[in-house]
Amino acid sequence: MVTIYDIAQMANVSAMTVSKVINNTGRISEETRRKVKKVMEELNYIPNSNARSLVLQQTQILSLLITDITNPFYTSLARGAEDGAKQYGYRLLFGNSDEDYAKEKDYVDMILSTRVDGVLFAPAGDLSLKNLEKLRAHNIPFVIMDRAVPGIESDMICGDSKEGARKLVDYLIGLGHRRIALVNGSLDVSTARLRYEGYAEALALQGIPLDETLIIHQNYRDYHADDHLEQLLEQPSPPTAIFAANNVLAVGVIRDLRERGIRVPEDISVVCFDDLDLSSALDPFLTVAAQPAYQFGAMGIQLLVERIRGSSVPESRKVILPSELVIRSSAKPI
Amino acid sequence: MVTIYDIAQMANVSAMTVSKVINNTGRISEETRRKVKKVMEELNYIPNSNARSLVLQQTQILSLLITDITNPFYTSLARGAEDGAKQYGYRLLFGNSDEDYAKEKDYVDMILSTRVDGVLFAPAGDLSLKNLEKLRAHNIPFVIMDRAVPGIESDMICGDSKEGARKLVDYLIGLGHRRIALVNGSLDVSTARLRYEGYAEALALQGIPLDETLIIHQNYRDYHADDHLEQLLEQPSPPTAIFAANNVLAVGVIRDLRERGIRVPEDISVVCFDDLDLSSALDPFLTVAAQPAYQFGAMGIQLLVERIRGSSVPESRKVILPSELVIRSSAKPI
DNA sequence: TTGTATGCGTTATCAT
DNA sequence: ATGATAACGCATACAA
Repeated sequence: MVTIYDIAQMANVSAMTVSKVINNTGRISEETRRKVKKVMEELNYIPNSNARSLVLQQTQILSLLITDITNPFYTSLARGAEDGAKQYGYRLLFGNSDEDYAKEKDYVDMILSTRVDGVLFAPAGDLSLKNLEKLRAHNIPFVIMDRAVPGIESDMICGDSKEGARKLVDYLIGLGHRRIALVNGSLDVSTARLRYEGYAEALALQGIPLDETLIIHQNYRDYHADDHLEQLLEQPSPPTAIFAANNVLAVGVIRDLRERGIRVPEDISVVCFDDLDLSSALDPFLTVAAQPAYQFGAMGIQLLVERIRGSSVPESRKVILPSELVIRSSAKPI
Repeated sequence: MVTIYDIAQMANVSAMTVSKVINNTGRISEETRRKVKKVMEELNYIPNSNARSLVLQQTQILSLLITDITNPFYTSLARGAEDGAKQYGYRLLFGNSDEDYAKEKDYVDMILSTRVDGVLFAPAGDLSLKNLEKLRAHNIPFVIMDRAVPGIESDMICGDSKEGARKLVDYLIGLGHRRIALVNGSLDVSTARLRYEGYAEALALQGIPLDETLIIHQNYRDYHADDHLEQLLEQPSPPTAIFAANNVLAVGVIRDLRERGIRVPEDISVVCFDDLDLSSALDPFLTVAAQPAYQFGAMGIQLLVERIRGSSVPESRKVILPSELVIRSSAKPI
């Protein structure tokens, strides 16, 4: 590896002079600057950012931690984050927790030892508290995305889960549905709780009683119908519509319904949170509350960088990104 | 930040002793080992990997560079890479070139300055040659994924584009189609050339003449029908089937067809390379040559790590991963 | 305008 | 079994 000393030697200057032309700092004569640059070219010199990080006490690395790389929502978010990081001149260290607290912890340790300048954190759920506290204890700035974590105050950028859920359920009610099932994520995830609340409120507003037998809680990323769906469908008065708390669950539900010969939306309506991108482009079928996933990532980076650079940034800022009801054809009047 | 010196002081030992217990190297008495570990716990010590990288001359970081984070093929590949990296104890630096050589170059520079131990490289196309040569010149190991780059010898893991294309077109011919269009990627991408060849061979084998007016070349990730599709459909003898060279193109084609009121597969059949994951789960519609995307990433990491660690690895190894014809309903007999 | 000394946090080498 | 010293590649403070 060629170092500044190598090029210093070849250019007949000191290493410091080289460092200065690299960083455009201090006063250097045009002549030596050119001379040094020429040698750098010839030797294919590339600065060692590890050494740089060590002395500068900053890495120019940001970490992105998401919970499901398979979910188009997070994929789009990652794209926004990636674009943002590039724009601000940061490198992106990538992690995927698979909605798993243990994996998340491993990544936090990795993040810490890497001394990243900040992290864009999509928590697996409420138990992410410990992991976030660890980051906080080590003074590394972060912005939380998508899901709030009780007990942690920080910059945050979330969707409006409650409102989105309400819109979705309102829409179903408007279609004449009264027996509306909820296939939800785990209740230790804030969005699942909020979507549940939105669901409940929408029902209450129309005087429709909440029926717990119509509610299933699952993990957001592993949909297994198992007996759950069975139990849902085989009750005396089965649902005429299903609200799936995210896209992955919706796909699982619809697949399982079809396997049982139940048609969507003819036999049962289905709506969900988050869009499907390519899938929706192929076949505009699923009616959804679409969130601006790309914005989550892009704005997340922006907040994070402002926090890192910014002495001016006051207390923690919360951004709520609205979701949009996109009506397609997976739900129909009863 | 707490360093080994801090904990050395608190534990009344030298920094070296601390280093040794951290790395389990050298001989340390059980007693001091316990004492040191205890202090590390108390002080929440986290090793600084930058300092470590500097002296060890290796970072334990791998870089993953893909061309389209929006494409499920690369998303799944990334997932495989991420799992693999974790398994082997590497961190993953993530990059997305957007099929853009300039962005790719930027990432290569970033990769170089990061001194990553190796890179998993999905080239944008033939002009990636320069970027790969740069990596090579700096002695950083890489394995090329998905697309070959003429002029570069290296470990590589590709799909069987020619064979997959042949299967797809054969299938269409078997359905009675004779006028089969090809919506292809750019010809400076090896897979596009190979898919073209497979297409041509399948036709030739059945004595069907190749008609250049049935062939469109596009960028793999930006499908714009524009006049292309127009021109395809408005000729005297329009195609009865379309072979799209990848999933993104297929989605674009189908969307545009539908906008014109042309039904798939009733009016025209469509097949393509690469599956759509979630979309296919929702609606098993598109007939495809599916590639084991996850394997690309997982095996890629494996080859890469073997190359990095392995003195035993001989010349460059090529892995060809087969694709599977998945027949669904986007193509039907003429 | 340019160079010298020092330190960033860690590990390897070699003593003790 | 443990410790002192140097080195990794770079940048800051200060001198010249």
